[in-house]
Amino acid sequence: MIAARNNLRTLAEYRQRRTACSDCAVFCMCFPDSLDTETALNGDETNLRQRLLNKGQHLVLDGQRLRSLYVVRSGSLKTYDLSSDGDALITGFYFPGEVVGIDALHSEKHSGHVVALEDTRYCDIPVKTFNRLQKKRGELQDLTQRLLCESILETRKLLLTTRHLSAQARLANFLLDISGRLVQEQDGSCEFHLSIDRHDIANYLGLTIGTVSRAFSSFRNDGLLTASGKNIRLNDQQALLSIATNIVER
Amino acid sequence: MIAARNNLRTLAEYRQRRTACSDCAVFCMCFPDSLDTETALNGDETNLRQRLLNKGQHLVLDGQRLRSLYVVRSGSLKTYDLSSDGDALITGFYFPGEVVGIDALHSEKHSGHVVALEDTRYCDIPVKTFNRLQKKRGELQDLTQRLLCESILETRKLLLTTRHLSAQARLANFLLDISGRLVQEQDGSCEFHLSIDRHDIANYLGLTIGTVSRAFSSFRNDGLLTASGKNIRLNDQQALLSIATNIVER
DNA sequence: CGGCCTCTTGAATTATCTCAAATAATGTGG
DNA sequence: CCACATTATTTGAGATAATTCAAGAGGCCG
Repeated sequence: MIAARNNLRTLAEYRQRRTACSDCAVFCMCFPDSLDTETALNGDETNLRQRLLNKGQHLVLDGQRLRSLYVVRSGSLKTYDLSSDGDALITGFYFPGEVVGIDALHSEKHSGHVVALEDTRYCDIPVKTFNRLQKKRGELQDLTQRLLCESILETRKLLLTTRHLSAQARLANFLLDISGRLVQEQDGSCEFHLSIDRHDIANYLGLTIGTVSRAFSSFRNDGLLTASGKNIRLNDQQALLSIATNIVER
Repeated sequence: MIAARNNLRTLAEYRQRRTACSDCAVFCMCFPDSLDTETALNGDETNLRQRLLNKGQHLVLDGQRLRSLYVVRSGSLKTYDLSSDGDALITGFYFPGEVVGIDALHSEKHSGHVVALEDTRYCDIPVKTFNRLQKKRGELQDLTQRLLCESILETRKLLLTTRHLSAQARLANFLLDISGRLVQEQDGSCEFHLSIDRHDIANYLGLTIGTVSRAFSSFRNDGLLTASGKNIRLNDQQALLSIATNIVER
């Protein structure tokens, strides 16, 4: 049996699992020869095909041919497009356990640049291997389809929120989303290191850096969070959630 | 050979083809027994499994189990979610040739309501048939993957524009998008019937009805389009395009 | 023809932006 | 490890785009 299929039912679920290969969404790819045996698990944690990317280095350039899928092991990435004016438009972030490139599976071309926000380790899964195994194993095809479907729903949700939410609501959504992806246990308060700077948050949310900073200050004044630079602690996720879902009817 | 695979390379391409079953993206589904013969083409235009939906009737309710995929033949649909406050949030529109439900293939549950904007004909493709054939035929799996990948890219593009564009730019994008999906020949000017009312346009673009109306008036004053109610003629698509891509750096 | 609904337009209000300055954090070379 | 340079963030005040609310115009249907 394939670990990924058994252990993980939702994106959120596998995001909370990290370091162990056996918990990786595409575990079966890294152990292609052990697919039918239990011995695969013995290879766990061996960091096959693992690579390092320094802060600021690009993993992928826009339009580049899809050679491999990438799974973040530690650190973080951002994806962005360049507008006709040369401005960066950030399309998303990747954290440990998340897969870069599935949306390029059909066109076999990456859309958008991918760059490291900090020193980042990742696994490299040749797309040839992936496709070869996809043909052989229906379970993997299910997995791909799931990742694609869930990616659509996620993007659509983000779209909804950015279109209809105020600056504070957007930031609240953003913080809850990121914290959910970075922090394992979700109890009352949570603390994490935010590798994304204010400028990128603003870009991602369709706001300006000033507005983002003001929203942070407002949350801070209300005691909802503690934010000194990149260290964030959410003190009252419940309150943030109620701000986050306060949709403006239009 | 499967028609869909041979005839259609991109979403935009199959959108421009409509009425003929042989040009449908999922043609092979409607002729499951004829897959391997040329006789399938003889069944063309026979409107197998075709249904009618009156204006205002729902095709799908949120959370409903995925029984069938639907392909619009004529008319139009909109999809929307309900916020916690009960406000509608429009997530998209479907026009002839477009497929409803692929994003629900994995979860087997529809996300969001789907309702007819006008009297609409559609084809009903039982998901069981679809899945059965997907197992048998690799080409269909490719097709599904393509539709999913392209849906991701489309949603992401929409996300980019709504986040960073002014009201006028959003409307220009919207009009060019819709016209591209509704009108076959794309030369200079084009004319079409817009089944979407101002309120829904505003909701979709994250604006208010007043702002949308003002943007229409502005375009009208500049001679870019002629819009009397639901009849739209784009007189200067080039100018609209330059407005549409005028991204605000943030 | 009148009533109803959609769309347009106007005037005042508000959220967010722009621009600029002050402060805090980070990195660098000695 | 410090002093400095650089960059990131916060904050303020005025400008602006979009909103709200309300009234008027246009179309559609019984």
